Amino acid sequence: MSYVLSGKRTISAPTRERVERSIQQLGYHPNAGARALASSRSDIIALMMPLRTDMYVPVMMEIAMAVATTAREHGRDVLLLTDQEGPEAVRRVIGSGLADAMILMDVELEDARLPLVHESPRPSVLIGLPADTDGLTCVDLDFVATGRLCVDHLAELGHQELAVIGEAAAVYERHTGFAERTINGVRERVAELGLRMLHRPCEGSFESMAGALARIFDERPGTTGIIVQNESAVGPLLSLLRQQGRAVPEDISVVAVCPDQVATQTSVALTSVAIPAHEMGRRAVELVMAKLGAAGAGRARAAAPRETVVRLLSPRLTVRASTGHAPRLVR
Amino acid sequence: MSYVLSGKRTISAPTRERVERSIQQLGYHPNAGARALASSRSDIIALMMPLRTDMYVPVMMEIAMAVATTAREHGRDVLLLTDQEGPEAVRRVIGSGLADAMILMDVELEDARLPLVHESPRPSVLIGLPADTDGLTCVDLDFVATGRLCVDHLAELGHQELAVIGEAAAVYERHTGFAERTINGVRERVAELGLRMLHRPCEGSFESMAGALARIFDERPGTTGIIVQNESAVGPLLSLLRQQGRAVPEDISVVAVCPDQVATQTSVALTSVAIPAHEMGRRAVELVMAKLGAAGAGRARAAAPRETVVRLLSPRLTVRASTGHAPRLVR
DNA sequence: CTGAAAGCGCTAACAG
DNA sequence: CTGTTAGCGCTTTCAG
Repeated sequence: MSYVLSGKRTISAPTRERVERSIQQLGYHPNAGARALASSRSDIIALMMPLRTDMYVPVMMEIAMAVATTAREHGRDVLLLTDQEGPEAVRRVIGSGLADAMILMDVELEDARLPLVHESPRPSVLIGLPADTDGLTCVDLDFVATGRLCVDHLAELGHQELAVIGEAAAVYERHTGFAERTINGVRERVAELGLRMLHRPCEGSFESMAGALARIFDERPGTTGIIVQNESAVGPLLSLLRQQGRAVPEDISVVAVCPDQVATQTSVALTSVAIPAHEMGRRAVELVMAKLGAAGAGRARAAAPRETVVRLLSPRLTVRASTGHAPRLVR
Repeated sequence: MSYVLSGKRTISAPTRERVERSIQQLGYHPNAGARALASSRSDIIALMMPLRTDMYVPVMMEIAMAVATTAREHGRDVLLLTDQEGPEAVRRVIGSGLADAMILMDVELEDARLPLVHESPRPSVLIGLPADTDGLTCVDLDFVATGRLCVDHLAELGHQELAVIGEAAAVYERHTGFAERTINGVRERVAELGLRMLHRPCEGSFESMAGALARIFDERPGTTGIIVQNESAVGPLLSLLRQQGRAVPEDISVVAVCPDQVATQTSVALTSVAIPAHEMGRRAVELVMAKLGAAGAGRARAAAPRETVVRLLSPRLTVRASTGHAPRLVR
C-alpha cells in the first residue's frame, strides 16, 4: 500500500504531505499497466465507430468528442475502435482487459456485434436502437417523436400535403433504424391529422435531389411542406427550390432534421430538429459509468442484472426562417 | 516464457499445436495490463484531436479513421485524447506508460504541446507544421505547393486577376499555419507570373460570403479566377455566383482546396486540390512505427537521435467542371 | 492509522 | 529448441 492510496484509507496529514512532496520531486507517474494488472481495471472505455464516412460525419465526430471529454471528467480514457476489425474487436478488447466497457455507435437493427455484447462480461452502451433491445442499454434521439414533431409544426402552419426527403436508399437497406423510425413517426401523425404525404429517399447530390423533387411535384403539385432528413441534401434542396422559383418559406416550408450548425449555415436559416450529438455521447458515458459502478457495488461482482435501459432523448424543434404559413389555395 | 511467444523464439510443431489447442479451448486472451507491465510497452498510440468542431470536421474524422485502421494493421490500438485536457495530457499518457507514442493533430505554429513533446521520452508525430520543426517529425499537405498549383492551373487557362477566399479570420489569428502557407504559395506564383490577386478571409455563412464577394468584385471587377480554401464556404460561393448571374465556369472559374467528397457534391463539380486526409493519417502512423522500431533497435535504447523529419505530401489537382478558359476581354 | 508482504499475468533472461 | 525463474509496479490483504 505504497502511496496516497486514492483516499481508500484514511491518511494522517504528515504522512500525506511527505508522500506528496516526494511525488512532486521525483516526477512520479503511476504506471497504467501495473495499475491495470493489480486492480483488473484499465479505466479505459472503448468506443467503436463506423468506418463509413459517408453519413452524418459531423454528428459522429461530435459524439466521439463528447464521449472523450465526458470520459475524462470521470477519470477514464477512450480507446478508438473502428468496425473494420469486425465484431471480434469487442471480444479482443474486453477479453484482454484493455477496456472496462464499450460504447457502440451506429448500431444497426440486427447488429453483428450484439451477440458479443450479450456474452461480454463487461458493460456496453449502444448509441442507436437495434431491433431487439432486451437486456441492452441504449441511447438515441427519439426519431418517432421527431417525425411527429415535424408534422405537427407544419400542420399548425396549415400545410396539408407533405413530402419527406430521406436518406440515401442504401441507408434504408442497411437497416440503421433511425431513418425508418422518423418516417414512421411522420406517417402516424399524418394519418392522425388527416394529411397527405410522400416519401422519397435521396442521395446527397444535386442530380438525385433534382430527381426527387421532380417526382414529388409531379405526383403532388399541391405539396407545400417538406421534411428533410439528410444533411448533405440540404444545400442542394434549397438551391434547387430557388432555381425553380419556389420561395422558402412563402411557397414551400422546409423542416430539417440535422445538426444546428448545418441549419444555421444555409442561405435560409432552417427550422430544424437538432440531432443532440453532444448529449448522446455524454449520456452514453454516464450510463457506462453507472453500470461500472453498479457492478462494483454487488458483493461478489454478481453477473450484471441484465437490465434493459432505453433512453430516448426528446426532440426539440427550433423555428427559424424556412417555415411559414401554407400559401392560400389559389384556384 | 509460457506460450506462443509471438514468434520471438523458434518453436517446434508439436508444442505449438498443443499450445494453440489449449488457447482455443480455454478461450484464452492475453491480459493487456500484464503484458504492458512486463514488457513496458502498451501497444497503444495516443491521438490528440482538436476539440473545436468548427473547421474541417470531415478531414479530421478521416484522419482519425485512417490512424485507427492503420494502427490496427500494425497491431496497435489508438487512444483518443482531446485538447480540452490541455498539454499536460501528453505527460499523463506518456508518463504513465498508457501509450507508447503520440500523434498530434491540428498543430499550431507555436503549439503549447511542443515543449512536452520535446521532453517526452517517447516518439511523437505531428500532423501539421509548427513554426520550428527542429527535432520533430511532421506530416502535412504541402500547402505552399497547393497554392502555387491552383495559380498555375488558372494561369494556364488565361486568368489574370485572381481572388483567394480563405478561412475565417479566427483561423488566421490562431496561427494554424496551413492557411498562411497556401496564401504564400499563391502570392509567390502570382508574382512570378505577373498576375494580380486579392485575398479575403471568410466565415462559412452566406452573409460573410456575400460580403467577401462584394468587396472582391468592387475592388477588382476584372476578377475571373477564384481559389477557395474553406469547405463550408463552397456552397454559399456557388449559390451566390449563380444568384449574381455569374456563370461557372464561363464567367468565373473556381478552384477549391477541399476533400474530394465536398468537391463532387456541389451543383457544379469543383476543380480542386484534395486534402489527402487518409494518407496523412496513414503516414503519421507509419512514421510512429518507424520511430518505435528505431528506438528498439538501439542497443541500450539510446535517447532518440533527435532527427528532424518533415514529410510534405504533394498536392494533386483534379480538373472538374468549375474551371475553364478566361472569358475574352470585352472592351 | 500505517507498515509489510503477497500476488495480478505476463515477458525476458537464464539454464538446461 | 524448451522448461524454469525473477521481476515489471501496482493494489489489496494481513498484521501491527
